[in-house]
Order: sequence, then structure tokens, then C-alpha cells
Amino acid sequence: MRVRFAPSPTGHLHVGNVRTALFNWLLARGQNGTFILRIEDTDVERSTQDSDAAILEDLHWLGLDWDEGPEVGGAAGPYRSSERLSTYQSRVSDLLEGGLAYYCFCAPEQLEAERKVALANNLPPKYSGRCARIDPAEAKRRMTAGEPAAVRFRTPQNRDVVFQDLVRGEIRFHTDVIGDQILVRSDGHPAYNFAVVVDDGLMGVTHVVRGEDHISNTPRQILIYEGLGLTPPAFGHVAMVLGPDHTKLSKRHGAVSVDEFREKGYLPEALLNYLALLSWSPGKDQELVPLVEMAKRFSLSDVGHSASVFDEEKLAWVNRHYLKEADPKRLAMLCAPYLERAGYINGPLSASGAAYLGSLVPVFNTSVDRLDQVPQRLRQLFEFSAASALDDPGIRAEVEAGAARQVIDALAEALASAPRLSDKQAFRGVADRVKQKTGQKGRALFHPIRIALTGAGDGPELDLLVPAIDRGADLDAGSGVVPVIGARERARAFADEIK
RNA sequence: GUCCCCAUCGUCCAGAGGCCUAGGACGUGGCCCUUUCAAGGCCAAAACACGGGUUCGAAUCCCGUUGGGGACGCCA
Repeated sequence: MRVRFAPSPTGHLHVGNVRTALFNWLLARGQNGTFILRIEDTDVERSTQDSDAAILEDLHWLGLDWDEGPEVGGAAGPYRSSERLSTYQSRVSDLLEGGLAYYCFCAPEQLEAERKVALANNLPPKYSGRCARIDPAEAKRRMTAGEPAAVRFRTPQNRDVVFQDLVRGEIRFHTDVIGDQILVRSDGHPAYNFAVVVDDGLMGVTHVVRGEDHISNTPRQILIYEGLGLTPPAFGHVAMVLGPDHTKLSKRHGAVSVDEFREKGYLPEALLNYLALLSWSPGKDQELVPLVEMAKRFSLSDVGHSASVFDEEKLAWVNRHYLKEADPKRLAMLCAPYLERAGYINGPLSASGAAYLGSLVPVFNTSVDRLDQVPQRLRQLFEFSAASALDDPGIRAEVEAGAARQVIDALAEALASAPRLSDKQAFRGVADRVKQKTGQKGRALFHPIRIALTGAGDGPELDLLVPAIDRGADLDAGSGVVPVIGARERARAFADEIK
């Protein structure tokens, strides 16, 4: 089995395309097949090097590795259509010589006008065939005279083109609805339907799995395969990915490209796992399944036929799952850029700085959807001001109610003589002393402590947060992490502020 | 307009004639847990588009209607 993913480098990789790439990858990995990456840069106007590079980078990030294609090479290369021009040329001259294709001299403006008229008259807009009857010798003469010409395929009339779609079953088209398609544009570049057939055919692709929007291209391509004397591969068309309003997912729906999801702090394994759940299911009541396991279970015949709506909330849920499972060292490194942007990291991380970040993972990894929310969740670590906390009327009121002041005073006192609270036990010990001294317990004890130590009424668990504060306060100057004010200093400042 | 595809909770999937009083997940609501916000646990509300067939029996098969989507380019 040889499958391929053939994006055109005209923008960022869209999640809909990623889903298609994933299905191809799953198929290849599950059946010991070959996954080919081919860059379809036939449109010189719109293709860019940047997009080309971005697509490769996105696929690397996702971990969808290819067996043949750019960077890795392969026997069927080259793997960019811009490098295969001579192949297309020789194939098109075969077609021209066999009378299966002809030169077309129609001006684009004229064709455009004709199409509008057809549409306005409720007729299928298809090429009139005006140039189909020009004598080949005459055409050659006009060509050599310098007249610009495209090459069109002579579509056989009055027959059906039938194929067995791997996901949908038999699909049938009548050739009357298919006009004579452009094979080569007047600028010499191949048109998509031609390039794709030549490439898939010559690369020995056995299964073409692509989006539903290509269904109507399939009979056109099958006709070209026949003209070229090549055996068509099997085709499978997967349904579209839609936005919440049930139209094709696009930028106006928010984030749609891989780089945007990476930027927001989704893990690649989460994005892929979520995408696999669109139009497919790994099995009885299971949704969170590792990729390798999915590959074992994946089958095109199990893929659904109807379009699905992309739901970022569910993606977030999948992401939370993988955030809990991820290695802390990896997460620490992944969230560093976000912390840096927030100003919580101000230089290269030393070993102790990196270790500190790693120790912070349990503080946020069960309570955050994405990595870009980490700085917000950790802000109490790096931002503390008793004075500005007390500007908040709610905080002020809480501090002045009941025995809060006594608790805070006792806390400041207990902390003054205590060493840094490097773990949960140490913090509990101090809390116990405050409890003995004030007779407060439960919320009446812990809420004032939380306020005095964090400046806020809510936030991460104190058992985790307080030791994190004091470990941060112990960090040396060159750690790369912004200085953290210790618990002792925080309690003192708060006690003084409310005197 | 023409051609093609599709149709189960708000959303994603399960269901391949009796196992369906339609199952799971996200989200939503409630309860529990809890020193806060989360997380976690439990419970609940929530769907077979409609109309005809076929059959002893249909969410499942057939036809039609309606609705949605896609394609119709010298874009891919």
C-alpha cells in the first residue's frame, strides 16, 4: 500500500488537511505501507517557499513522519511538482499526438464571460469545445507563430465513469457534465488534475485518500488515467470538517491552522487524537487512544460519511488529558516561552531554573486547558503586592472580618522563625502553629492564609503553591527565573499593611 | 441552475433488521468531595428530519420529500 498527502504550499496547514494527512498516515502505519509527502506547487502565483517550509515544520511538530518526500527523498521523486515539469511535458505530448488532447486558444476573459452566461441561464458551465475542432496542423502553426495556447483534454462523450469509493461505495458520473479540462496552462505549468494524475500514477500510489471536495475531480482524473494508459488507484473521500455554523471551516471561525493551535498551547498528540475522532471512532466507548494503537484499528470502511463540526471545547478536554499525562520536564520546556512572554522568565534558564519550572508542573497541569494559560495560573508566584491586594474591596472586607487579622499576624510570626517551606509538610506545620495560636480552623484559618500569601481569594492548592513560592524564593540570581518573594516576606508585608 | 455527497442528543461518535426503554464522550444543570478556583466522582436533561414502502419486526433496507454540504476555474 502506498498512500500520500499532497498539500499545496499556499498557506498554513489547515486542521481539515491535517485530518486527511492523519488518516493517510494511520492507514500506512497500520498496514505496513508507505506514506508519501508530495508538495503540489503547480500554481507558481500562489505557492511560496515560506508555506512549503511551514508545512514541513507543522508535520514534524505533529509527528506525522513520511517515508518518501522532501528531506528524505525516495525512488519515485522528485516530490515537488515544480521539479517534475519535464515529466508532465512528455506526458502531454503523448496525449497531443494521440489526439486525446488539443490546443486551446480561447482567451480567459472570453471563457469567464461564457461561464457567467451559462450560469445565468441555469446551464452547467462547461467549455464549449470551440478549439476542439481546430486542425492539428493549423494549431501547430498558430503555436509557432507565438499565439498563447493551453492544452485541453478531449473528454469522451456519452458514457459513465464509475468508481468504488473506499468510504462511500459506488459513485457514478456521466461525462456530459464534464467539460474539456485544461491539462497545461498557457504559461506551460500543469493544471492540478493533470499533475496529480501523473504524479500519483508514476509514484505508484495505490490509495488516494482525500477530502470530499475532490469527489467531482475523481471522474475527471480517472479519464486522464485512461488517456495516459495508467491504472487508477483506489479512491476514498472523507467528509469535510465544518465550523460551528456548518460551513467549511475557515479563518472567520477562529483558529484553523496547525500553527495557531500550537501557539495556543495544544499538545500535538491531543490535536491528532481529537482530529481522529472526527468521522471515525477508535472503538467501543474509547476516545483517548494513542496514535500507534489507532493505527492498528484504523480502517477506511469505518470512516463516517457525513461532515463533522470542529469543537474546540472537546479539543480542550482532550488536551487536558494529555497535559496530565505528559512528562513534567517536557511540559516545563514547552511552557517556558509563555512564561517568558509574561515576564516571569528573564534570561537563559540554569539547571536549577529548569528544575524549578519542572517542579511547578503539578501546580498547573490539572487545572489548565492549554499552555498559554499557564502564566495566568502561576501569576501569584511571580506577582505579589500586599498593598495592591488590599485595594480590592472584597479582599479588604475579608481581612477585616472575624479573626482574619489575628490569623495573619500569627502567620507572620510563625513564618519569621521558620525555615523556607520547601514541601507540603513544612507548610502544614506552620498552618498548625497558626491554628494553635488563634484557635481558627478550616476556611477561617486557610482563607486568610491564602490571602496573605497570594494576595488573592482563589488560586491553586496552597499545599502545592506555598512550597513553590518558597522554593522560588531560594533560587539563585542566575536561574533565569524572575525573583519570587518568599512566604515569610509576604506574610510580614501583609501584616504590616493592615496594622 | 446542473451534477455529486450526506442526514442518530446543541456538538463528536456507537448502532451494520429483533440485543434499542437508542449507548458513550464534550458541553450544560444538580449533588458529592474540598481551606478557594480548578480537577475528580456521581446523577440528570438531551436525538433516530419527514412521508411512503419491504418485513412477523426498521434508527438500521428501498423510494420520495425536505434540509445541509460540495463541485462546476488556464485554484488546489
